[in-house]
Amino acid sequence: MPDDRRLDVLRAIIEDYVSTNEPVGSKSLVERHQLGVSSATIRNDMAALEEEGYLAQPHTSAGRVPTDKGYRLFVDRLSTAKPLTPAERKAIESFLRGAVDLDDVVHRTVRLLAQLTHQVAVVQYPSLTRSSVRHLEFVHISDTRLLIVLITDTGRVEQRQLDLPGPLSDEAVADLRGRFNSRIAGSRLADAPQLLADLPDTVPADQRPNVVAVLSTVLETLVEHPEERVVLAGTANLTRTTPLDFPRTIRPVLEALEEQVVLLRLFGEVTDAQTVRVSIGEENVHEGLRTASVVSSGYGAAGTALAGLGVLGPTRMDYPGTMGAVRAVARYVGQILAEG
Amino acid sequence: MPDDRRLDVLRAIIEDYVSTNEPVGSKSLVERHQLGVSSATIRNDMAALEEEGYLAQPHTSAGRVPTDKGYRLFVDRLSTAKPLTPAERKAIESFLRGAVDLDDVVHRTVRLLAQLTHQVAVVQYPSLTRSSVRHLEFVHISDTRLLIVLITDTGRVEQRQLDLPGPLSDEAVADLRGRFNSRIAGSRLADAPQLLADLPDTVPADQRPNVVAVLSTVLETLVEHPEERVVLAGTANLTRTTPLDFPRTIRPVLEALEEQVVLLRLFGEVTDAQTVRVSIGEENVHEGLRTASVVSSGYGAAGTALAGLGVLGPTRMDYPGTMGAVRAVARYVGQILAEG
DNA sequence: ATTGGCACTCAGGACAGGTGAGTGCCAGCG
DNA sequence: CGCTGGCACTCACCTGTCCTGAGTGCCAAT
Repeated sequence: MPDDRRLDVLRAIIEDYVSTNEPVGSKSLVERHQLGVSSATIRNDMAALEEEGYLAQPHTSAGRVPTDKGYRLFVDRLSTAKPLTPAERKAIESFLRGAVDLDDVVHRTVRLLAQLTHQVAVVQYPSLTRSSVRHLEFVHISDTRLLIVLITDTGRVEQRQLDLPGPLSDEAVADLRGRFNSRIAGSRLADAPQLLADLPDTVPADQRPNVVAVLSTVLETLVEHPEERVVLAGTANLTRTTPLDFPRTIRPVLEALEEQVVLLRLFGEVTDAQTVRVSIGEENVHEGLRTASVVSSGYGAAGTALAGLGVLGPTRMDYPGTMGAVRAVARYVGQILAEG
Repeated sequence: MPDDRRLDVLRAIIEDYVSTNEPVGSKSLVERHQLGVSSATIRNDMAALEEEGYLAQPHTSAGRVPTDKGYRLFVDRLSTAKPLTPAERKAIESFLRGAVDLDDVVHRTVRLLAQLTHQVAVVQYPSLTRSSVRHLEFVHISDTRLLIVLITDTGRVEQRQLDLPGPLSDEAVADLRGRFNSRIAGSRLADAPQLLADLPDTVPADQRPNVVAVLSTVLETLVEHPEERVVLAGTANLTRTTPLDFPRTIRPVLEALEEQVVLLRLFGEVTDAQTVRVSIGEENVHEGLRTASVVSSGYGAAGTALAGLGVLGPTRMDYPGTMGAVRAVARYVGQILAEG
């Protein structure tokens, strides 16, 4: 039984629909592809595919349109990420290599992704919890006010101000700086609590309240409630979509994109930096994104992911191309960060 | 001659148009406002106002719509910024006071503005050039690699990595930290070049290449080419506009909003933190914003502006309300920054 | 200067008919 | 048994026509 042909038909329909943005009918399909059978046969196949839920008809006398389930099958079994051309790779690399600091890397990456894919791009800053401490700095602002600056190995900088219970001399600050850094510099932020647990015991009793205060601020704001950050680019690409892509308006999508929490959840379970994940239409948890697809990947210096990046667009999307671009960008960013 | 009435008519038309989003005709105008004259009289006035360029007709048999010139007159002479209610003020203040650091202040501010005005909000980070140095920190990364961290009085943190011409000992780094900070801590970043000019002369000759390298990096990246940053919120509000507001699509507006340069130029000549400026339609330099209006203000700790903030929306906008909100938010942010 | 009256304009909604791309089904063929 | 050509059917969409109503400009009268 030519079950294979049915899959060919599905693939052909998706390809046509993605490029023309119009429901595709049996006749135009046989014209544009060498399927070797007549349109009537295709019609039977299409009816079967619709029966199984891979296709749908906007209205009776129109062509077919892929369903979320159809796209899912396509992504899983009928296509693979399309590698970029050497020229594109070269352009990506040299563009990213021009960055001067982490902010710059992240912003360049997000713009690059938006431009390559013509979709909305999202990049998460390297997660604090998964980063290591490069240096912890304490700066005196006044007798009882201290500025804490944390610098991670990825170049991320976080700072907090803190009111001390008592005055602290410059020497004590320097001493503290040494104690903290010798214990946690080079370690992962997540391990900080254990490494620092007994630190208050090692200082003179009169300094203990200050040290406890500093320690708890550090742990609380940087380890327990680390601020995750994301940046966006290419929102304007959403306006190139048609009413067919987003039923009524792009409103709910734009609204979803404004909520950090929603964006972060896109990368929620990112753990490795190798695989590209695709979430299609109804598969998205967030209600406003039920008509959109997300192609995402982790990225990081080594194989483990530091954070996520990806793009978002209508379900009618060039999946192979998008996946290829996301994969490539994730790799290069990881590389750049590893060197930086 | 009742020239006054003509202005009343203009004001009434703008108010009606802003709230209904429909061209307003002479009849509905006399129904909704106590103008004390008949619709025929109003028609004459409207014809005159159109003659002078304050009104326009979408098509012959339709009501009138304000032109950019009409809005300009309205903003300059027919209205004033509408103060917020005490309840609103209270809400603003307590919301902003909850911020933990500068990033948080800026992000809360932009979200607040978007929510208050129902428009797209833009907030610029306190400009580096107008800030003072709180502390300059040098961190050893390797023998010949140094991390420079600048912390300003507004809480902004900038960092750069630098390859040194020769090795530098820990003591030398500490020495350098002292020399730099004793000269420029507390001074404005813009004054740094003069204050640091003779610094290389004060160190031993063998250290001079390193010091020169550090100095030039500091000056070049932080003073000569300071990275200005802006954040956005409320883009989704643009989708609440009608085709009447943005002729074809909101595309050019979204595109303009993605370019940092364009956004920064919105605040280009911001110098004082008192006045609220309004730029209407064609008055905007950027082409994509010719159908939009911008309401902006400087904000800063003292009377002088550190940076700009504002909102952007269709020319059909509640100017008094928006101006009131922008003014109030600018004041509160300034206040918070002055304390922090 | 203001007003009531009047003729005029024209976008937008309602309705009708025609067109064509698309479908499902079926009988016949290899 | 799968494929195909043929055929009747459906229905979105386009086009043209007509109608309505909100709105206008102009003018003579107050």
